Amino acid sequence: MFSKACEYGIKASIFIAIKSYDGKRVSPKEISKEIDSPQAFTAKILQALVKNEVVNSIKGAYGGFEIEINKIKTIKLAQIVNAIDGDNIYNGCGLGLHKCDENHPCPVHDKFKSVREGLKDMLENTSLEELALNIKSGTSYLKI
Amino acid sequence: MFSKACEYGIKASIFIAIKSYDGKRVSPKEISKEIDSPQAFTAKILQALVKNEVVNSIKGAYGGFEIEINKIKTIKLAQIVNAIDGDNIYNGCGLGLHKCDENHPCPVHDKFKSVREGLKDMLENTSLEELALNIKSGTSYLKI
DNA sequence: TATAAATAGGATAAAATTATCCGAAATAAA
DNA sequence: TTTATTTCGGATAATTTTATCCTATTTATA
Repeated sequence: MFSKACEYGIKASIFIAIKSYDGKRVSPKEISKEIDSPQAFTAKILQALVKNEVVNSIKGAYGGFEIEINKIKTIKLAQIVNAIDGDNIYNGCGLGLHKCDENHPCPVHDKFKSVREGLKDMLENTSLEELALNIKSGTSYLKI
Repeated sequence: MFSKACEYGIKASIFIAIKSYDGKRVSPKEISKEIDSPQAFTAKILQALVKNEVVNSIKGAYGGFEIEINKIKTIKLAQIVNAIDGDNIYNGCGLGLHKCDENHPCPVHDKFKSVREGLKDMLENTSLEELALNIKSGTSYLKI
């Protein structure tokens, strides 16, 4: 569904959000340990998230990654996925046709429609806040 | 969403079904031309479909690929996807956790649930027959 | 100002996916 | 039985994704 990079990016964002609630910045090392991902690769993904303004980076001593607390509730899953995998997963054709729409549909276009829209809807309406709060309360988990 | 291989596999199956209705067998060459895919790679995918009993292959002169007509309506998209990409797309964890279920959910487990189930449902209830008939009637397209 | 700690980013490597090539095996028809 | 045609399957190559390494740059503090 998502690329590995995207999976890491989502989990990293959640962890950074949690730490940000506590006023703490985190390093790629701490993040990769917490979400069970390769450290250097995770660092690359964080760069993409910084570029797309999902997370904030502070360079130098006592630096790290963080997200402004009042921004956490405004960030949606869609923004994170888009930053890393693009929008192909919920906007592209299910069978890879370059041109696929109502007038020129691929064989699964109609069948896929509700699935794709459901996915898009879910991504656009799921905030980083709720995901982070569930982890914080022990309702969901970031690894294993 | 699906791998390239899987996209080719679905389109190839549809084309073989259409030709089978006319009592004709088709070659990888004809298939790849019709679905706009690399020929040798498509041939490999066809081997996987043969192994998983989605399509039938007849070796030697006047051979080719075909599907028994009365079998076309019984083949579901899920069987094709499963033969090539496995079931991870609708059974695996959205964030790649090895262990992810109601008792130990990943952060998006609940959010994903309906999307994943919708996808699974769609794949299991869409027959090769309806996809092929729509192509035949010009209601949908295999390329461009 | 010097130092230590941290992200940024380029270069490279490993692994997986996508793609090509070619000979072996099978088979229908001449 | 020979020949032409076709799938099968192994080897290899190209591309993309995943992953690692190392140096440069930034910055807070001593």
